[in-house]
Amino acid sequence: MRVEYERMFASSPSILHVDMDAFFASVEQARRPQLRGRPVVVGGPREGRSVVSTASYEARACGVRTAMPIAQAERLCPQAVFLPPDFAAYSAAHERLVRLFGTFTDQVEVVSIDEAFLDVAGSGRLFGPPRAIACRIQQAVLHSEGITCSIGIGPTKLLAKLAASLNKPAGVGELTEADVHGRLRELPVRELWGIGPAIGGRLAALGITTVALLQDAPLGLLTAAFGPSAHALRRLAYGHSLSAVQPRRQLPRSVGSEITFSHDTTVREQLDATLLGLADQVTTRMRRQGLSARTVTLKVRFSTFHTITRRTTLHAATAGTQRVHEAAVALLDEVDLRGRLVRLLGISLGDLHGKAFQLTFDDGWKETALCESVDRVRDKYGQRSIRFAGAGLAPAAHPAPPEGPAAPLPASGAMC
DNA sequence: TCTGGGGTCCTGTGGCTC
DNA sequence: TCTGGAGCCACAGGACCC
Repeated sequence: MRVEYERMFASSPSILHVDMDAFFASVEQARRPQLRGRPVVVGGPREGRSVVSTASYEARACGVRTAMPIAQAERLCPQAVFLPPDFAAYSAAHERLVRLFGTFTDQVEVVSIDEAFLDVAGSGRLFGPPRAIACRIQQAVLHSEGITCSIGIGPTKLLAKLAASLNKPAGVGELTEADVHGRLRELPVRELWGIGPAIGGRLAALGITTVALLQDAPLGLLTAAFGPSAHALRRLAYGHSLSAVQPRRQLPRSVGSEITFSHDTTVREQLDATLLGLADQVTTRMRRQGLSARTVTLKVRFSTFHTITRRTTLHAATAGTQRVHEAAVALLDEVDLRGRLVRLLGISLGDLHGKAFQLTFDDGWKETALCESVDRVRDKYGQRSIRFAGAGLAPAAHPAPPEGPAAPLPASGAMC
């Protein structure tokens, strides 16, 4: 078995994983020098149900962690500076960083707003070996953005990512093929990318808590517990990633928006108004990206935290607010809400297409065009200059961002 | 005690067609 | 005409990531 997995490695480590350190908090500290060296927590408002998006390393020293309720973070670190997220600033920094990475190699796979894989196999002549390239990237990031990053080097994406996480913050580290039978074995299985609380718990129930135990576990035992996924687990244990570095794809898979109510509700009018606000929000983003969608997914989370999704496929792709809202309302009609408090509502649009597809095949293009006119008015006079009657998000954990949906108005049913 | 928001990917199931 | 299997697709939901 071991030989089988060893064959999967490339000849030499040429994959870099660049991971920005506490990205949101670092951006805030970079643009506000007075915050440098101080604990910074980026998250929702201090009242309500918000959680921590990112904590600076100074705040982490107090025990503050990502996804922790803000109230709890405040108790742990009352001296911290609490800031609302500024996604526009983070996105702008992200775009600049991606351009910077592109000066080292054209093989850049953006994983998220603060991470990317780079395959530098073809960059050696210009920039030197991978470790030298990693150091140059670190310096360039620090020089251009004033923030630090950690970089892992490996023969696979998984090993590169692990190497980065083992060398945070601001480090450069490498995991080689030899480490698969050495250092990697000592790590908890939960360190592996793709093993979260659920699978980690199931592995622990089998007595498998380390990578070594996962490597050595009888395949029959894993297959009995995980079915066909056993092979994928085994590959993870040997540091193998399923894919090579894949440069950025043209279209996202889905675009969505969701909101948690500040108080759970059963009021149908409030739910419908929230759906309209969400539909407005998500279709506005679609139109700005020149996209249209064919599937609409409604997400409902109840007060028990039980979450369901309902999906429908539209006759034709659209970026029109009214169509998406109607589809979402129809999906909500199918949900048995009797005696159940709703905590969260979300709308996600999938099966995305570019504008050309929409204009050619979508018989709802007129509505989309009308909505684009609304977008132009908003661009010129501000987001709240024109609104969907009846649209609005009920009081929620996070207030709508400046470019978000309009405040509630008396419902009239009229839309663009 | 309290668990956001925006995503991606995978699996299982059921309906439909050939 | 009936039946079973294969393949495809839509859908629901789980799990994971940052």
